[in-house]
Amino acid sequence: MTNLQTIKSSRDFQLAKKGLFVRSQSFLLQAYRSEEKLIRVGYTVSKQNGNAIIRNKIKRRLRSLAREILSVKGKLNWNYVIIGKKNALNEDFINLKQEFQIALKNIHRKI
RNA sequence: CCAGAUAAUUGGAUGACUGCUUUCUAUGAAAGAGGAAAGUCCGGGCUCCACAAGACGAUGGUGCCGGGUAAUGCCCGGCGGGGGUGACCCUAGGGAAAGUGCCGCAGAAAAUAAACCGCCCUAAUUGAAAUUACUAAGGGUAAGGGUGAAAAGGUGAGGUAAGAGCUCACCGCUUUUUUGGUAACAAAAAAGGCAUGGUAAACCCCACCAGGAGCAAGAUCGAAUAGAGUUACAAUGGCUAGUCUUGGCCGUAACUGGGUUGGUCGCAUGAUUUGCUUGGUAACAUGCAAACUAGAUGAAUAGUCAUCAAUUUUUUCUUAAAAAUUACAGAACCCGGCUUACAAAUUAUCUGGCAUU
RNA sequence: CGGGGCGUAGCGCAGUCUGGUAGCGCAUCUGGUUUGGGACCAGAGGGUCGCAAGUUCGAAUCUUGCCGCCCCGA
Repeated sequence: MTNLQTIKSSRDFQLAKKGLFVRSQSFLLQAYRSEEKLIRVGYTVSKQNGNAIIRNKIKRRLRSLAREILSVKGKLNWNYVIIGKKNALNEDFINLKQEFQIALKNIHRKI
């Protein structure tokens, strides 16, 4: 948990576009390697999902997901970007956890 | 009880575990989204524009009267007009006798008013039933017909050849005077004898208001480096954030390519909030007391669970059980308004109807 | 934060300034032409003029407020 940081610059988001990619029901996961010994996470929720409140809520649920799972199972030197979809708003939190763990496994395998 | 009108309020509650942002007396404690935070439609504060002075028109806005306010296109009170059985609601509401434009179709005519059908008179001709009928000409007429959103006062009576504000009564209008009111305006009286069609959310006229840009304003610290090239004008040039004049300042302007896009302040004590007093019909203002109540920047205010509350649906003989839902919506410099969105609930006052006493 | 534009038939656009009849091209349908198809010719259908209120006798057009989309600047 101490290593978890957020991605802020738009350059890093552009890098993630060219990196690895996994699709899931309630979110999309992008990832790429960097040289720093940190786990970094970025969140993206586009305007098509709804107004500011819905977007905020999706982002918060994703953030709590990352806090619980990514701090334990994430790998050092990796940067992740989570793109929220509409499902993330109403899906049960337990199902979200399972989805995220599967997605993580898949993206780690891809190397 | 039913149906409404107006004003105002609330915007699920409690707890546990795990987390986020800020502050502090720092192994802990405290605080942490709204009535609209929204739309960005107005008005201010604040900051800059090398803070210069004056004049000018342009452009935009506002538009009954009085008051409130830092200010407003906002609010309060009143007046006029319109709607509703009523409580009450709506209202961009100056000027059309300064000028210009427009009023399709229809209709005789759409604005210096006007004669299509009709009505009436005159003289002539024909016929003849002779206080009448027909035809054409000249004149009178605005009552009737028809068109239109709108036809130059309306209704009734008198009057007349037929008619007409031609005359009279009532209503409307215009002008003058008086009374009430701070005023918009209202009421009354007298006179005129109908003049001024509508449209200014058409141009326009009149009165009043507005310098421009915005916290990515702006200030400061640090890092990085570099400032370079081309063209034009060269003190007869350019800038001075609408234009002009005076004054002031300066090499200036355009293009090409390159670098930086970090931190801090601005930034939370304010036209502040709550309670009371006094003045005022009210908006609001004065005074006193108490309180400090978000400050993020890929952007905090959450995730999960439990109990309760409300509503809906299903099952059920009532009790009850299960499931679902709990609106609109997220601060970004700060205030005052406006507009728009909103599940459900509550309170007060008033109106109409029905029933009972 | 500031500025600008657009919304009209299935699609692309006129008409809005200067109020009165909603039109053009492609597409669709019908008929003709051809052995048949295309092209061509003739005709027809299809519109809450983004939504709501106001001004006016009358609004796609004027005014105000909303909704959606797009673009530009800092």
